[in-house]
Formats: sequence, structure tokens, C-alpha cells
Amino acid sequence: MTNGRGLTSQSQDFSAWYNEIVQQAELASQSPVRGCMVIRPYGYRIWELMQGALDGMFKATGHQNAYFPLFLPKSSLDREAEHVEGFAPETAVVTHAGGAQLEEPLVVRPTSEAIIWPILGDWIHSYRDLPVLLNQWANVVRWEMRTRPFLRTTEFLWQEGHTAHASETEAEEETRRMLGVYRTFMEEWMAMPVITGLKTDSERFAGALRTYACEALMKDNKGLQAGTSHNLGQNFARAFDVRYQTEEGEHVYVWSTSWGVSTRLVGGLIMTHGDDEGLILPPKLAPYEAVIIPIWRNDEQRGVVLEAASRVRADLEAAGVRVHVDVREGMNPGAKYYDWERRGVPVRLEVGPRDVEAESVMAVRRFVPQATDRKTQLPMSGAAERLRAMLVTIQDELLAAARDRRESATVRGLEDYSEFRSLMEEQGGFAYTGWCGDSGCEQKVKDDTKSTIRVIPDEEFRSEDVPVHCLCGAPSMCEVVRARAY
RNA sequence: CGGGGAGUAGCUCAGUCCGGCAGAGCACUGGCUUUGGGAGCCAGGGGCCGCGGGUUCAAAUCCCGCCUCCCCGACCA
Repeated sequence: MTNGRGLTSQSQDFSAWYNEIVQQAELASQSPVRGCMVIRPYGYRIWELMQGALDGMFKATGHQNAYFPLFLPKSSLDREAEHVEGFAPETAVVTHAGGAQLEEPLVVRPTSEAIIWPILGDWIHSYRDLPVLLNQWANVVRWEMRTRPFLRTTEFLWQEGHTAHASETEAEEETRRMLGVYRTFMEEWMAMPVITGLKTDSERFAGALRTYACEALMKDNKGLQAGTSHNLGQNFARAFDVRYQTEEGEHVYVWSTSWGVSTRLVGGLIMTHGDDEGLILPPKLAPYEAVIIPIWRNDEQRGVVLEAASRVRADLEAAGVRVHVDVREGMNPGAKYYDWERRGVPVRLEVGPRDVEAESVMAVRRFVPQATDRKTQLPMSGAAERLRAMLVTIQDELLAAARDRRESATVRGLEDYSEFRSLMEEQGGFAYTGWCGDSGCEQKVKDDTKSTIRVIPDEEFRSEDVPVHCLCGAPSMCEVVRARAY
């Protein structure tokens, strides 16, 4: 592994470090097709845990799952002008099928608005049909020029929420509600702190009125757009003629939203917590929260130790802990330690003759903050309770550490452009600055520094002393968070 | 599309300059010994040397053409 201390300044090292974790933790591998990715079982399990948590949160907010087709007629994508302009360049188009040229080309969905809205039009007639609150788990294809495992792949897995509402107010509430759901998930499950806020027009979803986003800061001090929630206004309703009849008998366009997070979150997880030894997983998203390593010197000990290990496993499973006993033969305990450390398992439980003798197990943490013991001896009876408490602590400490890291890489109140430039050039990180509101100025800063306005932060993230000047010197219209980003 | 690098065993690569039996480490298979921080020994399996053409008695190696991948840009809600 490359040296972690070099990670903030040398993006090439970080890139190599990232790719190595993806491979060595067996999260993903390359596919024969350019930019596509094979998600391996261990990596997929992490995604499944994410799916489970998110899906529960969607259900709790009244959403239902549905599934819409992979292909959309090209003419359908063309219906919303801004939408087609934004997506057409990166779509894959099927021109031949069934041994013949198709009369109308089919677009492999880059997102599903253009297939969902023609269909929802048939479902929605009356104010009584609203709101429609749908979610879809699916794959989408976006033919990006440059790809990176999990962060930007040609095909990726995601969920996309699509809702229709009777009023603008309701749609806006929904947009904000789901942004909040994402934030809760990212902080409480991924232990990845985020800044929420509004995107500028240039970064807005193609076809949306407003786009909100969750922005996280990775360990190399680059930003990651972790999730977006769009208020689509009546744009898609107009484009696909989706109207409903009000109580008063009027026919009016519905207001809609869409929101999504993807397997990119797995990449975010790696770059938020990983270290020189490999992956570090927050307990809530770890395929195994604990792995038991049995240790023995001879056959007699082997029997005793394995018996004790399976007893511990049974106790932990009964307590709802995801646990695995590593019984692989012909592998030293040390080799197993390294193996599971690379894979980010939060706690390793060593069970050897000494432990059996003492009726205890040795718990060794993967993530060890300052002034914390790496190893803790747990009594064999009651190990489950102690371990559960330890996992809760680890989850909290990971979030706290990630938040500290982000804060120490955050600069506020910067008004001097050359200072800003060298900050982006050298350290990176989040910079809170003013913005005049001009998109030309936004573009110039991007060209000069490769940094972009990540969000216009929500109130709770704003600085106490908001800058009065934009980086260009003009009066500031609002505070913005700038960073180089993935 | 521009700049740079690389294609040889599952992986990482040496060998190419200077043509002469296809190599190493890791991984894999079998056996024995091991196991509290990456095990050791022995035996074995595995190759269109990216593709096509040329030069030569002889090409992984030299020449010509093509293809692919990686990195840095351009692109990216």
C-alpha cells in the first residue's frame, strides 16, 4: 500500500491506493467492456447492505418500488429539450436487434424520466391519484469518457425515486425530504459526513428546476457528489403532458421530483475511511462485523479451539451480529489477520488455546482512534453484548473521525483569489467563499483552478461570518462551498 | 481527440538494446511438516510472447501496419 500521508498531495498515489483496495479487498474487477465493472461478491454484499437500509427508509417515507424498462424510444428522450441536451451525448443507442435494423433506435436508459413519465401519464388523472411515490432499483448506462471503479462506471447500479405531486410546495418538500434521507443514511450508516445544499445552474440536473446534493470530502481532499435530489417543477409534466384534474375541475400539470444514489457510494466509503492497510468498513455496512480466527498448535487444541469458536459464533449470531469463522487450513493466523484487515472487517476475534483456557476471546479493532486500546479481552460468556457495544462505539468514532478530518480540511471566509488558487493547487479541501452569482465567473474559477462550486450550502452549514465579496471581487450574492471533485 | 507509458503464465513483471530451447516471484494442484502477525521443503500443472505482414537458417527480440489497455488532459447532473 502507498503511504497514507502522501494521499492528500499526490493524487496519483491516491489513485493507485484506491485501485489497490478495490482489487485486494475483492470488491470489484475490470470487465472486458471498456468502463464497465464486475462487482464481486464481497463488494456486492456492501451494496446489498446499503440497499437494505435505504429501501427501508424509502418505505418509511411512503414510497413503493416498481420497475420500468431498460430501453426507451429515442423520440421519448427528445421530448424534454434540456434533458436530451444533457444526456444525449453519453447515451448508448441500440440500432439493430433481432437481426434487423430497428425502425426507431432504442436508447439504453441513462436515467428513467423519459420512460417513466409517458407511463405515469396514464396512471394519473385526478388529484385523488396524487401523490405518486415510486422508487426503482436498476442499472443505467452513461457513456462517460473516463471511468473509475465505483466512482464513475459506464454501467452502474442505483436507485432512482420518481414522484408526482399536486403542488409545487409538496414537490419541494419531497425533494428536501429525500435529500434529508440521504444525509441520514450517509452519516448514520456510512459514517460519512456530508454538506447539503443547492447546486448552481451549471451543475443542475438536465431538466430540473433545482438540484440539491449531498457533498462529502474524500481523504485526498477532493469532493464527492454522493447523492442528488431534484425538484423537476412541471418540466417533465409539460414535456410528457401529465395533467390531473383538480377538485375544482381544472386540468393542471403535476409537479415532480427525482432523486438517486448509486454504487458510487461504495467508492465514497472506501475513500472516506480506508487507510494504508486497506479498507475500513463501518460496522453497519460490513458484510462481517466480526471474524473469528481460531488458533491452534496441534490436533487436540484444534478440536477444542474450533469447538469454542463455534460456540462464540452461535452466541454472536443469536445476538444478531454478522460473523464469520475463518477455518481455512494451511494459512497462518497472521495471514488471516492481514486478509481481513485488507477487507475492512471492524473487529477480529482471536480464539486460541490461551483464550479457551481463560474463557475469553481477544477482540482486536480495525479502526483505532488515538488513546484507544486496539485489543480488548472479552469474557467468552457475554462476549456478544460487549461486542455489540464495541461495534456501536466504532460506528460513532468513524463518523467523528471523518468529520474531524473534513473540518481540518475546510477553510472559511477566503476572499483573496490567489490564496484560493494556491489552496486548491496544494491542499485541496472544502473552501467556503462568496459568489457573485455570475456563471461566467463560476466557469473562470473552474478553468483556473479545476475546482467547482459543490453546493450553495444549507443554512446549518453556513459560516457565521459570510464573505461579502466573491473571489472575483464583486459583491457576494451567497456563500458557496468550492472544491476539486470526482 | 492530444501528451506519456505498457501489452510475455491467473497476477506482478524480467527477457527485447546485442535474434539462437519461454523465464522468475506470487497464486494454483499433490505430499509432508507447520499455525498467537503475511509458513517451510519436495513434486507438479499452466503460454497464439496483443494481432497481421515482412526480413532471416532462426523472431518475444529487428522492420512495417493495426489493435487494446493504463496514466495525465479534454468530457462528466
